[in-house]
Amino acid sequence: MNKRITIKQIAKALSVSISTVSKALNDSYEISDETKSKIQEYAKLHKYKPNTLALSLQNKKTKTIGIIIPNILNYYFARALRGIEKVATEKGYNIITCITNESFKKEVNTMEMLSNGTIDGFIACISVETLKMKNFEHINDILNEGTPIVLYDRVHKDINCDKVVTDNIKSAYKATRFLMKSECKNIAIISTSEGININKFRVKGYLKALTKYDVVPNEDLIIIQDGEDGLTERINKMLDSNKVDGIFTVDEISGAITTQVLNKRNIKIPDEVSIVGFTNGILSRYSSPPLTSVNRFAHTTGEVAATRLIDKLEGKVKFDDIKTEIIRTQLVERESTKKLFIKF
Amino acid sequence: MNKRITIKQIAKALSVSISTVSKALNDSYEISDETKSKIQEYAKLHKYKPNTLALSLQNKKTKTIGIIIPNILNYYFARALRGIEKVATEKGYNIITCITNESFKKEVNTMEMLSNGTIDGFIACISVETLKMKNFEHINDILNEGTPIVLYDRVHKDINCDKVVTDNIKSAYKATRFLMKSECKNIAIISTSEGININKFRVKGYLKALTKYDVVPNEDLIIIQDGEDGLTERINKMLDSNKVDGIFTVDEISGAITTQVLNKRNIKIPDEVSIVGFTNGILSRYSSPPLTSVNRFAHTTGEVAATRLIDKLEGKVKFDDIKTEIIRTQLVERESTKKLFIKF
DNA sequence: ATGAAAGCGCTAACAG
DNA sequence: CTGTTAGCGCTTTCAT
Repeated sequence: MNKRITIKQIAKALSVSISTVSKALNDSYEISDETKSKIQEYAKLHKYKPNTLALSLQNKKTKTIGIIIPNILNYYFARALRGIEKVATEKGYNIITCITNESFKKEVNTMEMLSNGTIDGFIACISVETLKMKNFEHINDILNEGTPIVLYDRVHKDINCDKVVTDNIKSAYKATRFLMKSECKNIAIISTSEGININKFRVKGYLKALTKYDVVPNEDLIIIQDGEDGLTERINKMLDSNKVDGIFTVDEISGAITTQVLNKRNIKIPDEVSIVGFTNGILSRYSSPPLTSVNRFAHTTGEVAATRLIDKLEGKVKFDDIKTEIIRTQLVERESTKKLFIKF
Repeated sequence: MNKRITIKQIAKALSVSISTVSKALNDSYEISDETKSKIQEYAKLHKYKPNTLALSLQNKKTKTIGIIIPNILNYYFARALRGIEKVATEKGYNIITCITNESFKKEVNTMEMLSNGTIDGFIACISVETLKMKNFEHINDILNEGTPIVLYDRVHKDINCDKVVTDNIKSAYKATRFLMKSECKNIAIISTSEGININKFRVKGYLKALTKYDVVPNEDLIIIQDGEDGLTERINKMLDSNKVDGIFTVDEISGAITTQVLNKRNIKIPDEVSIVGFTNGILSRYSSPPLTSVNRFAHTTGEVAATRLIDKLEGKVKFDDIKTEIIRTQLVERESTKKLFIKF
């Protein structure tokens, strides 16, 4: 077992001083070519690698950023992570990813843990529990210490920092309008995970579209619940006693479940009922039929967040310069809605 | 902005020595209750938190483990990560997750980077590229330095370390046999991502089952290709010119695409064609119809890997004590196969 | 009970 | 050109 070698050992082995070794390895002009190459060769031979910890302790910079993800099984977050990861790597930053599983306690613990020298800044998405409790002290504390944070997707006005979000109201509005334009008269909306304001915004957008086109919202067509348990039954029940020819689902899982229900009932999609989903992921792409869906550009969200954070870390943007960036969405037409010939 | 406070500053503020503060904060018996509480109160008031870096540098232990994931969009890996994360958290370890995007270079870079003091050990899944190149020097180097690694899912015999794997041959064998028992006579197999040995093993299991039951493999029913491009066409073509009543797909995406093709052709699943998938994830669960699938217990895989690594880090298991753990699979029956009345 | 000093691995200012 | 020294934040002997 060849334990990792240190600068000190190299110095001893070659009978030079520690600082000479340090300088030689950093290719300093102060060191003679001869000693330099002697040291560098020895280092290479023994696979010397500098200790990251010691470096970070010295520079007060770790070149790593902490990523807080509520739920990695969520395809949107996984894609956002990729975007973050891409930019971080490009700019020479490491990322340390933590999953909170939507738990407040876990979120507080990990963020406190990491903000003690381990990371230079955070890219975080607040957990549902935190959002419900409206307790953001841990975040504000970290901000106060001068550690920059960029919040993405789920945000709150009580936190004053950079944010990267989706325009939920507008996107939901456009999705609903699309259903109306494709001649749906009775449009239902389905939303799991109540309690997060982004879902409320999506319902708002739906209602706004209806109102705008003089359709009176029908309460029986609005299914909002926490979690997916029993969703199948509720959809079936709704379908049993209501005329429905369009369904807007506020998240991917709802979309998939809705599709399953319709298929099971042998209802033709989109001939009899159209579906528009939200957050275009694998489920939308690979369902039968593939779902028309509001694409959220998760990857871009991640990229923008990472770019912003790194700019701040590197002083390109001042700490107090706070900005909220809105990432546009785009409706991806697939086979769960009727083809529209008039674009609008 | 309240910059983070250090032990030194506390010492100065209270006119005591640095070591007194250190001891007081660690609740040492050497310090009088009076000074202790004085210091502790001051620390709390100023939200003192020890610098993790300095601690790690001192102890030569970071209490964090590096996780290498080839592709986070893969549901299996995401679930495994959860399992790892759970155990790590329970045992007081942090994880730092890195995504290689199936790239050899990225894998080498991140692993070298992290193994310089940042992490105590790795839980890694080798990238496809690395596997194809069969270059495992970076892994063996790290192992050589005394840093423990647990490999999961994708492994190779040239690497001598702890491993946690699926029994691919046996699982594929059982899946194929299941199709035969449900009266399928012409069973096709579909596999994307050629080149990884685990997929080869799955094909092997399929062939083994056929042979065992005296079915001569039909080359026209074996679709193996790299990536999913054009898969739809190949499946259609196969269906055009062959009688097929059962399909075993070696991964989730293939399963989803196959389902789409059959649905599109209005082929009744499972009445006309049965499907069994591999790696039971959201796609299998939420497709129409839901797919019978070989469930891989990704979460368990992660848990086992993490437990093993931590045991090693904490000296409960010797470094040279190498073990390969095989995680069983389980066929989950859903609606893409006919109900079997005789269990076997 | 408290403090001085060395050291973890490294860099950097300053001397020589 | 090379070496000495101090210091990053903390722990841990060893004195006092």
